[in-house]
Amino acid sequence: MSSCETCVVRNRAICAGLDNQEIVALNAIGRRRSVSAGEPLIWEDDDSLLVANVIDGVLKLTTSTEDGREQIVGVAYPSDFIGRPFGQTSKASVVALTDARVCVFSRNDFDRFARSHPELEHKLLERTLAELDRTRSWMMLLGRKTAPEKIATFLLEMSDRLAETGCTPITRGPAKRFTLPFSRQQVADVLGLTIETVSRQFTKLKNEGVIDLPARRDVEILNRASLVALAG
Amino acid sequence: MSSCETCVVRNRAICAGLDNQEIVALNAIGRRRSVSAGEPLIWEDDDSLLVANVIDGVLKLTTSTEDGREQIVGVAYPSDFIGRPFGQTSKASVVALTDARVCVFSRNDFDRFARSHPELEHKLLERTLAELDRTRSWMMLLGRKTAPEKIATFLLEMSDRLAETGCTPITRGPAKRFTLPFSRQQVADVLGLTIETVSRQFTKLKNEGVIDLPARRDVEILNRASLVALAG
DNA sequence: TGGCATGGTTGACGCGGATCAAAGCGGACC
DNA sequence: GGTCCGCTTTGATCCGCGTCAACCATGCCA
Repeated sequence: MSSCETCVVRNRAICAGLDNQEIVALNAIGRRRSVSAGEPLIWEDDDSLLVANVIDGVLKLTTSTEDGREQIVGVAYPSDFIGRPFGQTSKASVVALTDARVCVFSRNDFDRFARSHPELEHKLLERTLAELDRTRSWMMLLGRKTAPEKIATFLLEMSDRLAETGCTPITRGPAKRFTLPFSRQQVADVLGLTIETVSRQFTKLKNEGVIDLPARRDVEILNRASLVALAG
Repeated sequence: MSSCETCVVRNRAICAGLDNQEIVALNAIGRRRSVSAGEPLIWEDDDSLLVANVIDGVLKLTTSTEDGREQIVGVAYPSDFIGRPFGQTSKASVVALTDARVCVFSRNDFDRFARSHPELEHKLLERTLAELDRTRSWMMLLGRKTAPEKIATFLLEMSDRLAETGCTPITRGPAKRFTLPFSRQQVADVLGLTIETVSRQFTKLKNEGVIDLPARRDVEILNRASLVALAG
C-alpha cells in the first residue's frame, strides 16, 4: 500500500474538488518513491513514461546543449507536478536537488485517470497556466536583465518560494533567512550566468550590507528594500 | 451573428472532441474582432477580462521593465489561444504584429463555458503544456546561446512555424522562403539581443551564403544544414 | 591531526555584444 | 522625380561578463 499520509495530503493539492473516493483511487495508482540529492528521475528527450507529484524536497528541470551547457528551466517544490502528461517525450530532465520524496504515476495510468476526472484536469490546467506565467517572467530575466538584477530577483524569488512551501520553519510571508537548495553552479544555471559571476555578485551584496552569507548555502536578507530596487 | 466560417474552423482547433452543438454554443459567446498591426489587445498587469482565439495574423506576447526594456515571451499564430483564463491578471501584453483577426470571449463567459465542457479544458491543457515546452526550450536559448546560435535557431523556428500555419503559400514542411512578421527590433526582443547585433548577424549569414535577404523582412534559406549546425 | 577532495572565492585578462553615432536605404506622399 | 521619414545597416568604441588560473574554506576520512 503506497498511500502514506503525507502523500495523500500532497496529492490533495492537485485534487481539490475531487471527492474522497477519487483521491483514494488516485493514490492507488501512485507509488511513493525516494530520490536522493543529485539523482535523476526523468531524462531529457526520453519517452515520457512517468509523471509525479512532489511530496517534499526540491527538484530541478533542465535542458542541455550537446556541448554540455545547461539551463535550469524550472524548479519543482512540494506539491508541484512534474513530468509531461499527454505527451510522447519529456523535453526536460528532472534531477533532485535535495533528498526528495515523490509520488510517481505511470504516465498512461495517470493520463487515463485524468481524462476521466475533469476536476483533476482542471486543477492541472490551472497549475500549468501558473507555471507558464512564471516561466515567461523568467524569460524577461534571462533576456533582458543584468547580472546584479538577476541575482536580486533570484534572491527575492527564493525568499518567497521557500517561505511559502514551508521549507524553512518560519511564519508565513517571505523568508528573511533561508538555505538555498542550489550550489553556486546551479544558481548560475538558473540565471544564465557563470559560477564566478554569481559568486562575485553575492559577495558584492554582502559587502554592501544588503545580505549576509552565514554559511555556504545560507542567505539572510538584511535589506529587502534595496534588493527590490536592484531587481528592477 | 459573429460566427463566420473561418472563425468556426479556427475555433474547431481548440474544440476537437466537442460535438457540433457545443461548437456552435462556443461560437455564440465569442465575438469576432479585427486588430491592425501594432494595435494592442491585452495589457500587461491589467485585469484579465478577455481571452481570444487567433483566426489569422500573428501577435506578440511581451513583458517590459519599468525602464522600457522589452522581452517577447511568446508569439501567437492562427488557431493559438491568447489571454489568461482562470486568472485575475494577465502577466503579458498582447500586441498584433500583422493585421489580425481574433475571436474574443469575455473571460468570465469563457471560464464558465470551459468548466462545463471537459473536452475543451482538455484541449486547452494540451495546448498549454505544449506552449510550456516551447517556452522552456526558449529559455535555454536566452540563457545559454550565443548571438549566432540565437539567430540560426530563430530562423529555423520561423521557417517551421510559418510553414505549418500556412502563412506562406507553400506545401507542407519547413518554408525555404518566408516573410518575417517581425521588424529587426522585434527579432531583437525575441532573442534578448540589440537591433544592431541582429542586423550584423543577418548580414554575416548573407555574406556566407547561408541565407538571402531579398527584401527587408524576407528571408530565403539557402543552406539549411549549416543553419542547423550553427543553431547548436 | 593531517591530507585530500569538493566547492567557493578572488584576480587578471580578453572578447562578445552593447552603446553611441552616422550613414544608407526604400517606401509614401506630394 | 524629389523629399521626407522610419527602418536598417555599418562603423568605432566601450564595458560587462566570460574565461582561465590560482587560491581559500570546509568537511571527510585515515
